[in-house]
Amino acid sequence: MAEDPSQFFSVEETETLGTESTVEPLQLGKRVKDIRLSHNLTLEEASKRTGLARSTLSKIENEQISPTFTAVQKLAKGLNIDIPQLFSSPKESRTAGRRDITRKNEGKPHPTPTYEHEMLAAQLSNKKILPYKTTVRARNFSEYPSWVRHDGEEFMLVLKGSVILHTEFYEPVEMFEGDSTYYDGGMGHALVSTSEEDAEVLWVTSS
Amino acid sequence: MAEDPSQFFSVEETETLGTESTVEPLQLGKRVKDIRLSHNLTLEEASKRTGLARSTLSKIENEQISPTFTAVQKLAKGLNIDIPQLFSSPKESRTAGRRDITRKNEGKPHPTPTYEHEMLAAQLSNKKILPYKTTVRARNFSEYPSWVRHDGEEFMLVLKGSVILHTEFYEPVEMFEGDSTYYDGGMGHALVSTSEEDAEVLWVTSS
DNA sequence: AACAAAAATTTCCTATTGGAAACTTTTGTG
DNA sequence: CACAAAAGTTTCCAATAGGAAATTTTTGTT
Repeated sequence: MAEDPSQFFSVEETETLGTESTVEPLQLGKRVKDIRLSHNLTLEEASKRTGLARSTLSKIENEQISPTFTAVQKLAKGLNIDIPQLFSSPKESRTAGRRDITRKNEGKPHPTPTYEHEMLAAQLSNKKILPYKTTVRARNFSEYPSWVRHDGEEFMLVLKGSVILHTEFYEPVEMFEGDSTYYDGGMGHALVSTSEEDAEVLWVTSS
Repeated sequence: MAEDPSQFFSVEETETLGTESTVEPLQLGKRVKDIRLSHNLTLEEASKRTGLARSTLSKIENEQISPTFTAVQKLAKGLNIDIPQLFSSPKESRTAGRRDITRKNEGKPHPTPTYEHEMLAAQLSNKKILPYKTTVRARNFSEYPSWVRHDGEEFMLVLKGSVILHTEFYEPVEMFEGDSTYYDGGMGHALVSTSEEDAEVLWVTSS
């Protein structure tokens, strides 16, 4: 959309970085071992699946060597794990063990010319899912300067009224209460209200 | 929840795996180079930041060597990129450039004893966000055998009726139409309808 | 507890990575 | 377009990863 919630809120902090490379632990070996064991595989079996030697696997698990990227790829493929997941931080999500309830109309407001965004679960940071309840004021596609593309994926559900969904590469579609859509955030997109009153939608973007 | 959508649908295909590891391209070198250039760094500067030799960086960028994991860590730290992102697949999300619209009550149904799940955007696989419209039939927490913990995070919005949200570590809370919640999927959780009719919620889980 | 079988680790060797310096290419300035 | 400076690549060697087989440890059975 020309105005996407995630464009307006600086919701998630960015990681700070030192200029010198003290490489953190990130127990790759331990993780690999846990995964292998959780699949109930012996080194021998894991070796067959990954194409890496038993000895190599053992050394990786015991952190005796730093596997090459090629080895990591084989590992990931053979044990059916995806690499991002394999490395994704033990600086785990701040949501761990938490819950946040947002009562109706009590989200964190953020108005823009064409939308009235209300961020839900605003107490929690570093969320994997960013939920907004949004009121669509625009009545005309021309009110949008140009649409924006951004990373991630989006889901939208019409809560009240009706809208026209404009998306790059596709024909505009009218959507009514209860209809929903899912699309690549990388495609330009925008919403226009077609109902008497302003339309309301739930907008969810992946981080 | 005792019954989580993601527990019941085998929604996303699991990657098939050959027993032999023909490792896919994944242009790591190109990516690294793009990132370096986007920061307007010369190899010399990147070398200083990462602690890797100019020559090593060059070879990595030109895919002449497969860096060790240690090297990758230094790279990531020095250039301020996070490793998951660095690797996240150019076998990119099947959502790329796509859009899927689900009309009201036309999701892919999946009934269970206590919930009536309807998966939205079921055409798209490998989604980062998994949206369900769910009818809550349970009237009593005792209908749940035991609650389940799983990876990822969840968002829930009450669409119709009212429910009690049970979550481990927290007191149960009654939620009404328009209320929403966000929580760690790793906490046990379950929903009970408290309205005359079955309650309806939108459930969204991160993949 | 003693033994055999299975699993994991270590050794030893080859292949590949990583770094210093030489070399080549590109950029930009008169 | 010649030249110098900067950027990038290649070479050569030392350090480390990866694989086959030997060795050790663990597991399970009597």
